[in-house]
Order: sequence, then structure tokens, then C-alpha cells
Amino acid sequence: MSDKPQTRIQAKNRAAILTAGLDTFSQFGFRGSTLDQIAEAAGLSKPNLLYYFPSKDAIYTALLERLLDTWLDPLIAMNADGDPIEEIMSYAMRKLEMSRDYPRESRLFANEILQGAPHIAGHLSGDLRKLVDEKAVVIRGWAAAGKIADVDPHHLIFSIWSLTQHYADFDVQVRAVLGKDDWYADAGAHLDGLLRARLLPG
Amino acid sequence: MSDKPQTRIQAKNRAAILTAGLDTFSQFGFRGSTLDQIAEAAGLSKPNLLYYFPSKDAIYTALLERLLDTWLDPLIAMNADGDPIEEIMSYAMRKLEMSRDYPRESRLFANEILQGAPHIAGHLSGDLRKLVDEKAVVIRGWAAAGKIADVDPHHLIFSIWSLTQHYADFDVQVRAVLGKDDWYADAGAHLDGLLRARLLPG
Amino acid sequence: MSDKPQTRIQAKNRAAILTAGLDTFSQFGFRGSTLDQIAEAAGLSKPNLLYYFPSKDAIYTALLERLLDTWLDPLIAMNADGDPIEEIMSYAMRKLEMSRDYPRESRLFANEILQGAPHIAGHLSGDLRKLVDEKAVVIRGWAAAGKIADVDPHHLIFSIWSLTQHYADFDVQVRAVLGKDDWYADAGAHLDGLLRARLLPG
Amino acid sequence: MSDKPQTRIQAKNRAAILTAGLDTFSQFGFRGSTLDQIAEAAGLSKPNLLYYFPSKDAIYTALLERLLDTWLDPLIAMNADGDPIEEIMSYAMRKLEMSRDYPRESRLFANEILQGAPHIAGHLSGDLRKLVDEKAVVIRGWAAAGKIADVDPHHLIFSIWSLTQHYADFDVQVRAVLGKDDWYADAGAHLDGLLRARLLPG
DNA sequence: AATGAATGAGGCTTCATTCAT
DNA sequence: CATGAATGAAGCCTCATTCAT
Repeated sequence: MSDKPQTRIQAKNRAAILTAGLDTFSQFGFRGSTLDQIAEAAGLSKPNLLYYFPSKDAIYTALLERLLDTWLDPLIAMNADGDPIEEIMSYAMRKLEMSRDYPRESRLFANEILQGAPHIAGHLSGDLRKLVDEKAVVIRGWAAAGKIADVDPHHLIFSIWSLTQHYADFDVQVRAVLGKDDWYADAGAHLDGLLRARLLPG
Repeated sequence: MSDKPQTRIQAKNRAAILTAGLDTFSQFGFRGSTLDQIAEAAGLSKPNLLYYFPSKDAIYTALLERLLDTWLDPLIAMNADGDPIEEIMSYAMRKLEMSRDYPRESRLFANEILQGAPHIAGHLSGDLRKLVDEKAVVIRGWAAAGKIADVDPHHLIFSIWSLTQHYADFDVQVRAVLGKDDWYADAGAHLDGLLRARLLPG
Repeated sequence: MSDKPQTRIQAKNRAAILTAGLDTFSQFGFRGSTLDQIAEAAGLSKPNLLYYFPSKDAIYTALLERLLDTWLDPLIAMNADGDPIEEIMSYAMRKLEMSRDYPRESRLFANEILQGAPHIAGHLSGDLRKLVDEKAVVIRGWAAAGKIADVDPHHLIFSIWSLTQHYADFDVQVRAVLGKDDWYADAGAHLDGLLRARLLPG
Repeated sequence: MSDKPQTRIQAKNRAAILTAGLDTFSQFGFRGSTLDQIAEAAGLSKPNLLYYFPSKDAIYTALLERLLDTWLDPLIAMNADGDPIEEIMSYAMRKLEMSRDYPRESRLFANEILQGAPHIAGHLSGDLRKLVDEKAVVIRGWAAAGKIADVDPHHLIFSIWSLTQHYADFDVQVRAVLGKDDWYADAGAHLDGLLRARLLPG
């Protein structure tokens, strides 16, 4: 909201709380997380934590807002004037990188959606839907121009979301099944093949 | 576990509790659900509920076990002797049907994995991994025989999981973005196109 | 509200809680009272207390409602067809008896009003006002008929309230100033003289 | 207590705190008021407020002491050598004016007494009782001399207190029942009639 | 097989007060 | 004089679980 000037100590503690909250909420969900855990992880006493954020919910909401601010950037960046297939592929790859680099954020988001999106239902049917619809127009244009194969744009976007986020959200399962921790390179190659095969026109 | 003989009323109440637990746990997660909610939904008093299941955790565990019993059936059913592409496609379609018909089970499972799979970690690296590895051999065999394109079998399976379960787990988001509740037919057509394009050999 | 059938133990515990709550709230006010105090006084554990009343506020509200149910009975009983002066005098005496017999109730009410009547503002401008207005008509009729001296009925009623409730509400002060605990007889004689002097016609 | 020399800013801030405290304590009682509220109302930070008064209790006590300093002035002013009835009547009228002009002080006092006068019990049975006893002698003298009707002096004083303070302490109720905010003129006329009728000798 | 009653542990939050600057 | 930061104690309430019948 308003960017009140913050002292250094405030900035530091708020950041520590958000990090601790992200750790905790992304693993245990909102109800499964306790202020004690978060305070402990942030290195603060519980009342001191509540000096920076008025409530547990406020921490959670702040995290979600910060997340939404950047979560859609890769999709926004998909450029109607670029090379269609490369635009889509690089969107998917950026999403995959985010699953590697920001898995907690991905799980926080997944948790929120799983529970019915109580905090961000409005965002989903508002900003998000609008953005997806806009990009769907772009994709449909590419298909009409014969630059990519004919494909349902909305479900293509769902596919990219699910294929990439899966590696963050189902991380435990992925690693258990693969028997190793490093999935990134193989997943990238696989997704590249999967999507290109579908998108190549003709 | 052991199938103790049950009176009719016992069977009925156990079933009611499991249904109520599935409703509740899949929506609110383990920590977010209360025995009061579940008892209310099952039409039982709380102590009576605990007469059938000794603890909250026992209900949750029973649900997970019941789920795991059938969750992999479609994958198990993938037949090395069938037509490769049709086997894979029909596996994907069965999974999509499950997202439509058993979304609560899907979300229950997703919740468990998101939290780090505390109850079923052993299953993931045991039974599940073994099954996937077996099927990977089959798929690799099909590819070696030139019956399908060359594809990483593990990541292909991850793709099928994520693509299909997404419709159950991220249901709220899917419906918000589409602006309508009915995603099944379009999703089926889309996934069919996506996977076939990748699997068709050479 | 609805008089749900209660077991003996329920009736006993609810009564104990209300008594304890009356003791505590009437002395310390709503905010100044703690559930610990009330539970202790009622001989129950705190969670058990909350098994009978869902919240601190619910106890307080139940007490206020029970109070309002009977608080106005003496005024209601003032009979338009009785002897005017005796009706008014016996109303005042009944109120004085209530200050002697139910001082905690009087202080509970005084506390609520002092704080701006947050729970019963509606009652004051609704039922209470209506009742007072009705009785004011009666009193005005008596005066018009020459049966009592001309007097402002509303302020007469305020006078009776204040004169009598004072002995309960300012009990500590009354006893400190008198240097003795027994004020009832003298107060009764004094109020009789005070009011009769004013009411006698002519 | 001791009038320490104060800088102008100190005097100003102490005054602001006392005003804020009076506002808050008179409305919410001691326990119902928070230092945050008072600090906010005084326009000071909480630690700064505690620089001027060492504790919440100190503010409350200071207010009570300041109140007691002037609360009894009208009674003290009742002059044995004046005209008896006019002395008593003007005492009552001054008290009524105080209810109009200083309702917060009246409610603060009422609150304290309702709670059992924990801070001023000594004052009640000391200074106050002594003063009332002195004035009772005066009143009894007037009656013995036939200048006023025979009346119990202590209860007469209680009557004046209750009749007048009622308008401040039960202000919400008075306004709700009257349906208007302005009670002063009518109350004055009413009390005049009520008391004179009783005091006029034989 | 069922329920009314009870509770210990824990969770979120408030608040008077203190510390450091 | 003044304030940002911090905290221990307490308060209300929830909840899984147990007890008694």
C-alpha cells in the first residue's frame, strides 16, 4: 500500500517476518502455522512480531500480495510482437525457473487455491482472468496467422501452469520418484519437447 | 488394514465419518479441520465419532490409505501389451475423469504432498517409485521399438499427473479464469492434442 | 429465548455461572471482570464454563436480559385504577426493597448505563421509553383529576429511580457516611416523607 | 500533592493527559481504558505519557484527587448563617449544574464508588463523613429552630446527591426516555418543587 | 453404541510497562 | 523531552481428547 518510510531495523524485522512466514505458511498452510513458529523463525518474540504486523492474517495477506505482484510477470512479459513459439516457450521456461527458485511462493499460492482461495478469490476472477483473456487473444491471433498450431489458449496456459508448478508443489513426490533431487534440467528438456511438438504449425 | 466384521450400523457410521472427513480435510487441510466440523457433517456426536476412530489423525490416515489403494489403479492398468499410444492416452483420460469425479480425493492428496507428505513419505519412495519405475521401463520399451516418440518416461508421467490433477486441485482458479464451471470436455480435447503430438513417432 | 430442556447438572451449572457472573460483573464491570474470576467463583474450569456459555459476552448478556425481564415489574405494576398516592408510594418502596435485596443487579445495570448502555441502548429507547410514556399519561391523568399535585411525570420517575437505586449503587458511600450498615428503615421513612410532601394535592 | 514548578510544556502535557484520561476513564472505567487510548487522545506517545505519570494508576489517582478537591465545594459552601431553605436549594442547584457541566467527573466518581471505592475508601469514611456530619448538625439546627421541616439530614443529603448526579451518571437513559437531549431546565424546576415541598416548615 | 460433561494444552491477541537511544 | 522497539503477563477462546454414564 503506502510505502511508509521505515527505519533500518523495521525493514530488517519486517523482512525477517515475511521470510519466516513464507517458510511456515508454505509448508503448513495458514491454519497449520502458528505465530510461535513464525516468531521463532524470525528471531523475535511473539508480541514483538505483532508490533510489526497486527495479526497472523496480516502476515499471510502481505505475503500473498507480494506474491501476486510478481507471480504473473512472466505471463505479462509474453510479447505479441515476438516470435510466437519462442515467446510461449520462454514463458514456460521462466515458469519452470520460478518453480526451482521460488518453490515456497509456489506452494503458498497452491495452498491458498486448494483451500478455495479465500483471500484472493477476487483477484482470480478480476485481474487474473482479464490478463489471461488478453493473452488468449494474442495466442489465438498467432494460430489464426498460422504461426502456431491451433490450440485452445486458456487450456494451453493451464497446461503451462500445471506442468511447471508441479515441480515446486509436488517437489517431495518428484524427488521421491526420481530418487534424486535435481529435476530441473530434465524437466526443462521434457517440457520443451512436449510443448514444441504441440505448437509447431502444420 | 484388517477387515473386521462390522455390523451394518458400524459400517454406515464409519462411511459417514470418512465422507465427512474427506469433505472437511480436502477443503481445510488437516490442521484447519476440526472434529466438531467432521462430527457435525457425519451426524454424530464428537465422542461417538471417536468411538469409531480413535483420533483425528486416524480418520485422516484412513482416508489417505483408502485413497492410495485406488489412486494408482489407472497407472497400474497401463498395459505393456496394449497399443502404446492408446494406453498412454487412456491413462491420461482416466486421470482426467478422476479429477472430475473425485476432486476431493485429489485435493486431499495434493494437500498431503504440499505439506511434505508427512504421512506417506514411505509410500512415495517405496510403492509409488517402484510402480513408476516399472512403467517407465514399459514406456522406454515402446520408444525403443519405435512405437512412440522418444520421451523421458518419468517426466511424461509427471506431466500426465500435473496436467490432469490441476483441474481438481486448482478448480477455483480454473473456473474463475474460464468464467464457467464446465471444463471437462475442452480439457479432454486439449490434453488429447497435447499428448498425441508428442507421442506420435517420427 | 427458547427454553431448551436442561439436565439437572446443566441447570445447576448455568445458575452457578450466572451467580458468579453477577457477583463479578456488578463489582468490576464487564472489562474489569475475567473469565478466570467467574470460573473460580462458579467452581468450574474455564473451558467448562465456556461449555455452558459460548463467551464472556454471552454471560453478561444473559444477565442483562434476565435483569431487564424483571427490572421494570414494579413500574408495570403501578395501577391506573388504584389510589394514586399509594400507587406511587408503593412503587417507590418496592424499588427501595429491590435496592436492599438485589443490589448486585442494580449495580450491574448502573455499570451498563454508565458505560453508555452498549448492550441495551435499544431497550432504553424502545421498551423502556414506551413504558415510561404510558405511565406518564397515567400520572398526568391523576394530576389533572386533582388527585395528586401537578408534577412532571418523567422527572418524577427519574427521581424515584435515583433516590432508591442510590442506596444500592453508592452503597459503600452510604455506609461510610452513615457509619453503619443498615440504611433501609431510615431511607424508607425519609423517602416516604419526601415524596408524599410533593404529591399531596392542594 | 506538592506543586513542583513546571515548565509550560510540562503543564500543558500533564493537562492534556488528565483531560484524555478523564474522557476515557469516565466512559470505559479503569480496566476498560487503555494507555493507548489515553495517549492517542492526549496526542502523545505512550512512553512519553509515562514520562509524565509513572503508571496508568497514577493518572487515575490524580484525576480522583483533583476531583475530590472540588467535588464537595458546594456542600462546604452551604452556610449555617444563610437562609436555610435557600441554602439547601442552592446547594441542590449547584449540584445539578455540575451534572450538566462536569458529567465526566460525575461518572468517574460513580464508577469508583460502584467498584467499591478501592482508591478512596479512606476519604469516604474520613473527610467526607466528617463534612456530612458537620452539615447534618447545621441542618438539624435549622429544623430544631423551626426554619425547615423536620428531616433526616443524612438522607436529605443522599437525596440531593442522587437526584442531581443521576442526570450525569444515567445520562444515556435520561436522554433515551425523554427523547431529547435537554433535561436541565425541567429537571431544575422539578427538583425545586420536590425539595421545597419537603422543606417548608409546618 | 451413544452422549453430556469436563479439561489440559495451546493459539491469537492485548496491554502496561521497560529499554535504548 | 521524546519515541521506536521490545516484552512478560495475562486474557479470551479453541480443540483434541477423556471421563462417566
